Amino acid sequence: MMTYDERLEHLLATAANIFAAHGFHSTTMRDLSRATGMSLAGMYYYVEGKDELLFLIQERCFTEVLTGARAAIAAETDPLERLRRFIRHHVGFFTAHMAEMKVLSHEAESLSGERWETVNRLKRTYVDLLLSVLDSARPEADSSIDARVAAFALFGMMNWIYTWYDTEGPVPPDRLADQLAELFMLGLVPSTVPAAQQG
Amino acid sequence: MMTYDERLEHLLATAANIFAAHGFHSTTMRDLSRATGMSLAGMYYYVEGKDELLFLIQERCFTEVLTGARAAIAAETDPLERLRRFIRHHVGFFTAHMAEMKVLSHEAESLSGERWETVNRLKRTYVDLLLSVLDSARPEADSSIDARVAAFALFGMMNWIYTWYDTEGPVPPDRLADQLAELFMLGLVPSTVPAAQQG
DNA sequence: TTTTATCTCGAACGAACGTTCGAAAAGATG
DNA sequence: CATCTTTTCGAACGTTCGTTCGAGATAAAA
Repeated sequence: MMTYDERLEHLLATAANIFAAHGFHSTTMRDLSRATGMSLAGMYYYVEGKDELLFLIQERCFTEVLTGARAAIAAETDPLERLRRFIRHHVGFFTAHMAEMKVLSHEAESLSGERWETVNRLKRTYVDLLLSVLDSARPEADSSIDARVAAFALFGMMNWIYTWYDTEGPVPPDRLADQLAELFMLGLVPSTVPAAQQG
Repeated sequence: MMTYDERLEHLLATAANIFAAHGFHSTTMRDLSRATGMSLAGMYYYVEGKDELLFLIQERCFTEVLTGARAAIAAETDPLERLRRFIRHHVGFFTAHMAEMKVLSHEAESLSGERWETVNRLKRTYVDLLLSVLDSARPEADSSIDARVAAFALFGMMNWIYTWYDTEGPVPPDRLADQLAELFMLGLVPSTVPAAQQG
């Protein structure tokens, strides 16, 4: 009926949904057993334990979003357009994989040891990718805004999505992505006359 | 040596630090006992239980940041300056009360029932306050950016701080606040000549 | 001093947790 | 059919958790 890989996938997808809904530590293996239909002991045939479940979700999701981002900006050479595409891809992927991305964002400190380091290597790589995109897109090297501040401000804007955004709500994912890109690049108040400052 | 209130305060402050460092669910009452010097049972004289500990931290912190924000924008009438002051106050308070604000941001779903609702009433009030500030500050009502998107993008920028920012790092809190305000209001790329678009 | 209210804490309880084990079932192979 | 591998799972183990209880210490009041 189902292959081994498909059953593992089903377990991971279900776990991601429940981790996202109730949090990693509040979710019990018995919860997952109930939701997947597998027995409590049966899940241990597919996974070493609860920690590896979280690790696999995070590692797969991070790898996917990283390679996706690289592909999204690969063909583009214009710095500003590369930044816009990075943002659109991140927000698009986030809204399309809410549960996994919430688990990735919210449970960043729930692993430890080697598993944590593996996931964090991916995170560093992803952050470095944005930093390089940002560095080209910023007007001048002497910008008044630090690169790290800009990068994490953008990540904050985008990753905070899981706390409030509803995919089925009035703002569809595409519009959300466009608006966040515009907000980050041009600001809330697009200065029509930059020389005219108050006073 | 210490009054009842001072000992409760000490318990709450210690709990906030440990909740922030290890997460609410991973922290045990025995951890708090060790950190405060009180006995395990002794803490229950000051607090109903672990949940009330989290509740008190969140309620007090939210009340403080709410009244602080109101005071910060009260005297100002210029819409843009009100927005800038709201941002500066939020970031300033956040960096000055990292542990509590991390617990507020990260453990938003760790309470339930009446306690959760009480905290969420405060959150709604705070969000509404920003929405009203934002509504006046936006250039026109027909802005291309939804009010809710703008508000939560800003909250995301600011609240994400707890995942990366180091108060003792190269960027002092004041500069961080200024840069986030500038980023949100003017964007990464302050459009020097808005009419001159590529192509 | 005796009495009363305030505060502390060692010891334990019951529940829930992640995980393990060995046997049984199901499926593939000869 | 028999044999071997893959997959399932009921039952239990050992640990840890939040919380409680009742006695003891301390301080204030009479």
